[in-house]
Amino acid sequence: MKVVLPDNSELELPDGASALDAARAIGPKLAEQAVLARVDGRPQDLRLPLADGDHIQLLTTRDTQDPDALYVLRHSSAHLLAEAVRRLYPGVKVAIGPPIENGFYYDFDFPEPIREEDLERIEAEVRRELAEGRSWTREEISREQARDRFLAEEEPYKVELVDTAEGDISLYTQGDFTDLCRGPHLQDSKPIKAFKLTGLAGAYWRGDSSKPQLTRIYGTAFYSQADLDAHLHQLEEARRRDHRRLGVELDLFHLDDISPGSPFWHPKGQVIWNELEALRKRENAKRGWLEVQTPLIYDQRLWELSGHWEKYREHMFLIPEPDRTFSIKPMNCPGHMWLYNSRLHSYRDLPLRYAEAAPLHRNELAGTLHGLTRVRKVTQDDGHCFCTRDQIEDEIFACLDHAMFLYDLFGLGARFELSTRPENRLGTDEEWDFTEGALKAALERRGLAYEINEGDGAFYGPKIDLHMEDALGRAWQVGTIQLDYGQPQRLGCTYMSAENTEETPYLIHRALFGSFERFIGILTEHFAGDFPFWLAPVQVRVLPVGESHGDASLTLAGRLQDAGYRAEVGEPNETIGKRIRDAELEKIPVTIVYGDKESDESLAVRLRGGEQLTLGLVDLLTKLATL
RNA sequence: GCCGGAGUAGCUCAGCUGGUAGAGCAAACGCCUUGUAAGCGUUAGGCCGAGGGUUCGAGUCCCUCCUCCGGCUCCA
Repeated sequence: MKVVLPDNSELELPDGASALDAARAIGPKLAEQAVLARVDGRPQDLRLPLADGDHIQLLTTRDTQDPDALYVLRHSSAHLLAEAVRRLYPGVKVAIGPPIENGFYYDFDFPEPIREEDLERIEAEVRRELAEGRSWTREEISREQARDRFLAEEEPYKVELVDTAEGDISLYTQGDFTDLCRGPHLQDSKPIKAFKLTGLAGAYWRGDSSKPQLTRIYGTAFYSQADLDAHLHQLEEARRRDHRRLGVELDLFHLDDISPGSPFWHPKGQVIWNELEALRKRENAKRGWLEVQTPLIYDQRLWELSGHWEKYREHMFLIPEPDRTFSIKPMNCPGHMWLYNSRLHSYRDLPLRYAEAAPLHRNELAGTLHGLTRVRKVTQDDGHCFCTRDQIEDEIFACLDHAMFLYDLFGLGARFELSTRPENRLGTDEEWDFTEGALKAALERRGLAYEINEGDGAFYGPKIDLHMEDALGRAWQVGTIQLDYGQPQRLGCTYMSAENTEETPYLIHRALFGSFERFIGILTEHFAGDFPFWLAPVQVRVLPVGESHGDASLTLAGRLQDAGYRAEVGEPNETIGKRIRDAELEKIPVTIVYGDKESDESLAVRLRGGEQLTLGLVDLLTKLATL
């Protein structure tokens, strides 16, 4: 048989030859360094037989940054971890251990809980394995054999995996550890040049909170120590950008025991909030969204009608009164529909777009709160568009366009996910075909790539989620665009059609920042606190060299304020060096030192980062306008 | 909510096997009047997360709760 190499040359091999055989045919060095094959673009274990005509590529220990090469390295590292843990902790049950984005984990069921300190011991054991060297062998056996084998080893999780596995069962063995595993794996442990355990956490078996909780050990591995160092450095950088840290350092906000999950916004943080709010209003006005204001608390009856009472009550803050129970709103939609229903509507009114950035309260589980990115007081840049079936695609398109305008403004990259019909749903298949089709068409018309989350839509309609990643590489949902026919029906929203029939409008729920809280958190990390000039809480600080320069400095700051900038004068009670340093640490974009040498004709301007300019006042104003 | 870890001054942290609570930065005050990333001195600052227990004595040991951190689940 023949296989095709990356340079399109053909290699003649005996039938049933593996990628490793192919490597040997090319050269012994390659065979030694090979870690993984890519066959027709898909990663495949070196030991598996190739088929005639396969396009193969051999990844080696030199492909240190290739995601597939790292995956196989880390997958094998996870098996080494499991081997070490089984040796050190007799009676432990092993669950699963896959590679992940920046490393790997392995889930165990320990007879006794272990602690962070134990990681050192485990890591040492893995190092011992690495020093000894391990090689992996692969075997394929029947399901029954696999079942018997793991039953004999008293590995109930493996037995369960065998029972639910599809296709043939493959096993990988290294040292005295055999794992049920699809692979692929390394030939041996030599390529693992850096190994580190990074953390310990609880995780439910199969991600299901009703199943037993296992202990997950996280780790990472690289093809070189330098790569591990670079990775650790990146983690350090992420910590430096952490919005929870920067929020306190830059005096933007703080969180307090007295109201968990609800930030206190300090004056400087509120400046950023206000700028985003102004942006929100400006763009909404341009795009035909009408600002409204609806109540914060509603009678239980409304939530019963909307379905929240049934589906969402555990997340709602209730206010029991003697004669009736109120709830603080966790979402704006019911209020907006109630507003819509306050009068009769004609098809001529549609699309009708209501916008409101009201504070919402959601009683999130205590363990899920996280800085600004997961809070209990949520302020969405919310909008609800009532429209006809024919208007859906254009309206979704407009929302996507609006979202991209905002994200581009900040240089943020977004990822789009289309969630389609779930198992439990309202509406006919024809209906879902149509609405999913409309969302797809809008995404494609706007030229946006998207992934599809099959079955992840809400029970009342499909949705498009917009994700961004924070400095630690965690993906956060920011915006969401959801199509809804069920709630308008439940609340009895109607309009009169051109044919004089009563129809139910479709409702598009839409938030583009997502929430101000989370969005500001992400922006803080994205910019590492160096907010763009228009968002900077203090834009210009004038530093008088001595007390005699105070009046001139005040005059200058006043002129800048008149021109619309947030300018202030610093106290002259420290050395200039110290005050420059403070301004840098506060990340103020423009600092002006004002002393004997300065005048309206000649100002000593320092930009954030250290660049210095000498500008007259007129040129300074021109310059500020470009920042 | 679940698993693991942690809560000491505004911030970052020290405080061993129980014996009257400490540093740096920040702050206030004073001196210096400063020229592009830290001038000098003085002072003040703590119910050691909350409640209970063990003990002659608890920041330190035990229990419960709260909050925070890393995850799981959930989610904007």
